[in-house]
Amino acid sequence: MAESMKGLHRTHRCAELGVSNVGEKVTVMGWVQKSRNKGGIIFVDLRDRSGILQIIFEGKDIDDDGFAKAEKLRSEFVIAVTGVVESRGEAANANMATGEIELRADDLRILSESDTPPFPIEENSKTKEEMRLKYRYLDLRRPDVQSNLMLRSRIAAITRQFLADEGFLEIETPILNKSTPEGARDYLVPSRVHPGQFYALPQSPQLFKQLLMVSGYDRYYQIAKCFRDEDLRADRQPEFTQIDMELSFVDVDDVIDVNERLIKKIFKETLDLDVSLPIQRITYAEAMDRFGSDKPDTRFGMELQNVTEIVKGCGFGVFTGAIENGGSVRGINARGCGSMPRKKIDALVQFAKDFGAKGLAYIQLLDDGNVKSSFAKFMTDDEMSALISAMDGEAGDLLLFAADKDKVVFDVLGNLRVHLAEQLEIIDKNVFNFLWVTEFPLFEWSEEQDRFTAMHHPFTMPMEEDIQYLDTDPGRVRAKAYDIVLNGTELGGGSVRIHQDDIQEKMFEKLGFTKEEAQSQFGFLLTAFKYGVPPHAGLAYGFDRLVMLIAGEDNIRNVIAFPKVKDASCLMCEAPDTVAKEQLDELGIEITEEE
RNA sequence: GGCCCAGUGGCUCAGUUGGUUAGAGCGCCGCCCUGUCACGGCGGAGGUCGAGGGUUCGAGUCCCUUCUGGGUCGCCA
Repeated sequence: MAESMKGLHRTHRCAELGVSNVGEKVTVMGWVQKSRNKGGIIFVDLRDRSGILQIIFEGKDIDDDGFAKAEKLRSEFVIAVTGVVESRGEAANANMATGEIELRADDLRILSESDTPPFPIEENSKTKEEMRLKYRYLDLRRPDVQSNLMLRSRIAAITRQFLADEGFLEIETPILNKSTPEGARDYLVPSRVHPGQFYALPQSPQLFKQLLMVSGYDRYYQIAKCFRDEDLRADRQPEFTQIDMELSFVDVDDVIDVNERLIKKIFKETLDLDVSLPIQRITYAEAMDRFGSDKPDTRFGMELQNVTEIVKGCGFGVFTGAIENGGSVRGINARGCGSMPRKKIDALVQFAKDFGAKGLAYIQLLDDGNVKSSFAKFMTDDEMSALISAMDGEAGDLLLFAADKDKVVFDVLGNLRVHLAEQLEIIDKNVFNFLWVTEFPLFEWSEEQDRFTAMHHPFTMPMEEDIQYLDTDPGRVRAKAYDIVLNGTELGGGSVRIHQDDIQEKMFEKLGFTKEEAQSQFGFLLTAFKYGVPPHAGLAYGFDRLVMLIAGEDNIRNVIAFPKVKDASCLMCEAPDTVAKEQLDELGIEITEEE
């Protein structure tokens, strides 16, 4: 039986009350966290988004009808309570934010009853995620999820405030767009008016924000929903949110400057963390060389060493073979792991193979000075000691080597380095290391497609000094592209865009687009660029990842109100789903039964 | 698409080399209790062990298939 709240007005949220309110008559409303019935006295913990307040029901304060209702209260009933705030005195509870006070009820209304919830609504839930996501509206009542979403809201508010103060305009861009073949798979939406034709949901507002620059808006931002039809990960959802921005009349340093100040503000106001500026910058080439990754975690060392020169004349065919094929031999030194058991080393070898290595060579420098190695028999003693000394190997260390094409070596050792650091627990979780990675390659060779593809996107500006190589050696052209990295996670990325039509045409040519293809896919942009384009550049953050890192969560589902699961479905609403035949007919879509 | 992990009352888990009637904590229901806050006391209900098949005298346990969720590789300009 649900009662009306006619005539009632909530005066406070539960945890907004404190000792300064003692003696005041107040009305609070919320969910019953817990009821403790002692017989003639009933304690109820009342919860809303602010926290928990203890209500006390006693026969002398409330009429019989009210007391009888209080006896009926169960978890998650929604109630309104009016009463006087009193000090708990001796009975204070130091473990509660509102533990000094309680509300002595003189009126109770049950606004809504509740079935017993399928899992407890409490902090630090051990309930399996499958259950939590099926009843996400209940999971969202839990204080830790609520604080994540409140944090998310705060970060968005800080961002809006900062960017508005910096002269950015918030402008929305369309969700129903034209499909572009480059990049991730698009989510498609069929058109009723144009049977057989489809809109695509945006993977990012890229083209529109560039057009806004053409239109003279100068500084744009948007907290934008984006969609990519690719497989999920702990930090990847099919729909996600970007803080997206674009600026006119700027170069790399201008974009970096405003974003460093944005980051500083966000981390100061959320974690009270002082990010010292300027944030360190390293080039892509250096990041790969030292860390084997374009998003290095710099909270620990274990940097890669290039030992190609040391081993190039040695007798170990795996090393010399890789070098002869244009590859390299590099290693990392896992300090203090020299006596790692064989089983664990084998697991590391397997880990390396998962990233494309054919194997992983190792040298164990035992504590007693002896050396165990998978390849010592192919090497002379001098070669071994030269190698160990190049790796700065000392007794007790484990040296791990990969030999292959550079791409594989970096991939294997870069991932192995992080894997080992996690395994050895040498990462300080309280440290926030920011890093700009700059000068990304413009192109990336795709074995699959047997052509160059854009590493960032086709509108990325080459570095002026490398433009000369566009025709002769596209692989060496660096781009005015940059990523902001935090603790080994790519927080965001961007670039200076091409604003000269001749360079843009050259870019499409190198990417294997014919003039006609470029025109049919990006014609509106190319035409727009004929009418006066300001030099412009931009950046986009993965907003969910940013919130995740600030919240200290290890997956983005915990900072998204209604996330999808691994197969991109929603456990709560059961999307996607089949639709009525009439709907399909209207769209001119025919579903044929699968074999 | 590949690999790895998990699935046992409402929730979280235990369950030995395959062996009697599958257990615990919390929750839930009933009664009692005027200072509890992990309230307490007494009593009670609740399970086709994710599903299907197989091996066996006998399967929660072993094998095969499959479903669900998670992690990851591929993929993600």
